[in-house]
Amino acid sequence: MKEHLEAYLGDVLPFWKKIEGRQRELILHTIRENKFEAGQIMHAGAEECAGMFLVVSGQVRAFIESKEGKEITLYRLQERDLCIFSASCVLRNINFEVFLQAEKETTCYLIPTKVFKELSQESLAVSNYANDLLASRFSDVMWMVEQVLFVSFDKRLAQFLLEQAVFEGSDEFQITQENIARHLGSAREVVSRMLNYFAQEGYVVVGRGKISIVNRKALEELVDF
Amino acid sequence: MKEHLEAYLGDVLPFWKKIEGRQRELILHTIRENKFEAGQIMHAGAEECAGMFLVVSGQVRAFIESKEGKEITLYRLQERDLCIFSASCVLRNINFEVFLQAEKETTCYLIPTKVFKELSQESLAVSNYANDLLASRFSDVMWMVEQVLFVSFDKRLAQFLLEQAVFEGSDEFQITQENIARHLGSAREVVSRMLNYFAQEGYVVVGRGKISIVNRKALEELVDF
DNA sequence: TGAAAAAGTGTGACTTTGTCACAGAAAGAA
DNA sequence: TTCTTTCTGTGACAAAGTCACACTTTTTCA
Repeated sequence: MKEHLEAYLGDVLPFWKKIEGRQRELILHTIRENKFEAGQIMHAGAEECAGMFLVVSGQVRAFIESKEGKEITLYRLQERDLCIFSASCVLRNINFEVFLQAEKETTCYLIPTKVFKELSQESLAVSNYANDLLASRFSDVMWMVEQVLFVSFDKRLAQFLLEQAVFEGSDEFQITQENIARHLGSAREVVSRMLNYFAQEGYVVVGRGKISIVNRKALEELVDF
Repeated sequence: MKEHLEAYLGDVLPFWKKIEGRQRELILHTIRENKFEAGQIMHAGAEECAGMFLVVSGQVRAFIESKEGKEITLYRLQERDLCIFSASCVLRNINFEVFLQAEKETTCYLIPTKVFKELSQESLAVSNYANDLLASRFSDVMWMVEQVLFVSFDKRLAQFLLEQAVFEGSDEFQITQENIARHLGSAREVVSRMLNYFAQEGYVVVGRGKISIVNRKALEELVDF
């Protein structure tokens, strides 16, 4: 069991071979498995950070929220992804609130904040990797910013539907219009109207809580143009 | 002269005392002074990175640009600030284009990309500091994102005018409505209309290429509410 | 110096997107 | 079944961005 875990971490954490034996032991002894149901909030911005989540299986979205409850998805995490923001107390200078929500049933390993903090202050390899992670999420967020600021809503919705089909592994999937709006930082009514337009044009078929893409090519062209 | 530079760097770079003598020498020998006029583009996203700018005096804005030429300011840098993105080639995983523009006449020191890259891979202190810098800019950008997504335009404009007054050191300052729009990611016409509304309410007096805040309190209340 | 060009601003009409209020349909619970 | 909750549709309106064009002030330079 422990050998199995060690092999997995060695595979997933690029710094594994570059840290000392006692540091590896520290991780192995303090890491904990966590399971979350679909929809469950894993980390809410304000609360003290749980630590560093490593997604073993499932899917997670990171999002921000306004006072009025409006949301927008920053990026999504999958197998083998690490979430640096659940450990944001490790980083000085971070003063914004990120929320994490399991989108499907999700299993994570959790490295305690304290352990990760120590490691990144002791090990150059870990610090460099934290840098890479941070830069990678920064890139994700900048992509989202560019979408929101510079791309019209029809393109963004088409893009989202295509992406969702990839995540779900099928061109027909379950999702409510309310949830689509939450991802895109828009309003349900706006999603409703645009989906009905897409349906009218024969791009999709909409049902209660589900969507089927029936003209993938048209959606792709809409995105590209 | 060199002693002067060394003292300055020791004061400004938190990792200075934690790196080796030969590393300090490397920086001292490769660092170059650069001057930019107001309005000059210091770094354009696409081009190869110049290196790491350290702002000695003046003011710099970091912004992104759409294909159509629409801009929005991500954050602004002042004396003693370091710009990690002009050295973005140091970071893997960064694939978005940041532009840097001198807002006033600006003097910088430039640490070559190669030197900074080497240091951050050799020195834990430098790597940790790069982390802090990245997290700090990430925070700045998230603040901007929250403003754009969750705050109405009148509040954002009021906020910008108050901030600008601080930067300029006076409640009367020179700026075109076109430039305000560029900062806020909006359109000149929208700025024009809102400024005229502010003027009508007695918050500001607008002239060609200049603005005077005459009711600071009203603007502050608008922002806070 | 005077005419042309460039830079900055104002405005109305229109489009897109978000908000609000409400209605109705589908699914689930008792 | 009946009641409740969840999900979606729609019209009226508000906020912000786009487009076209006009007008003024400043700068350029012949």
